[in-house]
Amino acid sequence: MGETLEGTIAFRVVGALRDDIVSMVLKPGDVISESDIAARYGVSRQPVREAFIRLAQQGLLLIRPKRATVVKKISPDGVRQSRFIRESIEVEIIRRVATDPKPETGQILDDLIADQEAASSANDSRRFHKLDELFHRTLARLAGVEYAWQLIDDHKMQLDRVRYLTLGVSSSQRAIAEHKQIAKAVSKGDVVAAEAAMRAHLARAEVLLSQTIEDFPDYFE
Amino acid sequence: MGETLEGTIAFRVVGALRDDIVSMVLKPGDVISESDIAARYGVSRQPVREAFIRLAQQGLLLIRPKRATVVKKISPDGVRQSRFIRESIEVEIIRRVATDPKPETGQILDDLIADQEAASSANDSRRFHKLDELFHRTLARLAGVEYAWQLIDDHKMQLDRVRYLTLGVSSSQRAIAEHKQIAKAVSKGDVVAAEAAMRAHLARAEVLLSQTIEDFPDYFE
DNA sequence: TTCCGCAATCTTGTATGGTAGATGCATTTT
DNA sequence: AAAATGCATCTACCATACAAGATTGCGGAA
Repeated sequence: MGETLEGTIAFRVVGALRDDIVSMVLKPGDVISESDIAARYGVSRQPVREAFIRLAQQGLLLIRPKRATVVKKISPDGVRQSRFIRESIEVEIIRRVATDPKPETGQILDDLIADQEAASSANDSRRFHKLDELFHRTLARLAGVEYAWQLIDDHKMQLDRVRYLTLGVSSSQRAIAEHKQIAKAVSKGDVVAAEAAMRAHLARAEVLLSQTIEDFPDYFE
Repeated sequence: MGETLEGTIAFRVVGALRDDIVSMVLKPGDVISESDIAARYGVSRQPVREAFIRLAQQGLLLIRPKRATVVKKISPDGVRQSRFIRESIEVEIIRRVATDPKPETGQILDDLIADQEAASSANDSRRFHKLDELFHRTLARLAGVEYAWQLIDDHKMQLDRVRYLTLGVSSSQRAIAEHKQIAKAVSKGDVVAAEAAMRAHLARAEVLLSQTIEDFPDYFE
């Protein structure tokens, strides 16, 4: 439901900063100031300030009143709750989709999985990641709650920062197998199996957090 | 996770505008401008502008680039999806709380329900509403996901605008009875019953939307 | 050496002026 | 009369200037 204005300088700054933060170019704890960013992008402080406000509301920046603005450190508890929110919504989505599967649902999901296998074979991890996200977003669309996915996407930024620190470890083969399980259960209309498969799929990445905290203690609070 | 700065003018304006919007003092479709609000509150346009940005991101305002800013009309589909999000999260919360109920859980909930009965007897609908909200927030706290409730709270603003249009129709007696059912199932650790009770509780207000759209067509898109 | 205080220098918050775009109405043209 | 056009007047966006709190580091005193 959040609206922004494309084409404005502030909008461009928001996108650039968010990319830098999620991709760890700007690291948790880094101190930035409106003046710095304004100079870096060759704009005035005003649009930068508005970008800061938006990013702070998304939990990526922490504006400290008369001191400075810092890239927010990753909160382990926040990550845990973001996962909770994601699991809550995705489980409900998969229930709805599996409860009343439309005829074309199975084919749509199978096509996406086929694309993922192609990307995996080509070792195109960027494309694979995009398709993985599309798989989940498609489920939301099939459930008629595409906005709910947008909500998950906002929270996924937190999770993506952690994932970026552990890149390479995710097994695309395993993810594909799990997607197949989910699609199969959905096609059969087996709600219980679909829910279980989705929970297992989402739970797989869980174990990495504590190890990541040990490896990068400065990035966590 | 969204942070704001207390004590600033912009923060005050955000609160004042949000209250006016949720309580329908500012009606969906109303056109407001930075200058108007700035003059009304005796401040400059700058903090008003920042308030507009925050409220737009929360889905209450629609900023139209070089035209004007309007109080966003209520989107029936948005209301539906907000309900979906709320139900997803609250159901997952009640599952967790019921799965492993702490000894003090039952007493905490019973106390809250007792307060609600007192407020109901005193016909203090404002206090009743606050306690109703506290009941749900407490469940989130007991599940260890208080931030998730904050998320629901943001979306509840959309639902509250609808509720404001239909005020008086909600039966506090019935809400209390449903809260009792939920608390009882949680205390017994009956996950299935707790989930069913929560879904029934949340579904109760559903029927009102279509009637409200007919009564106030100008407020919906 | 250690501690205290002050001032220079950061930061964000606020105010104001100027700019470009969109709208609506009056005027002109066909 | 109807359609097109130009202009007055709105709007949000951006740039700049000023204000006030917070930090830092230096210098002097104990």
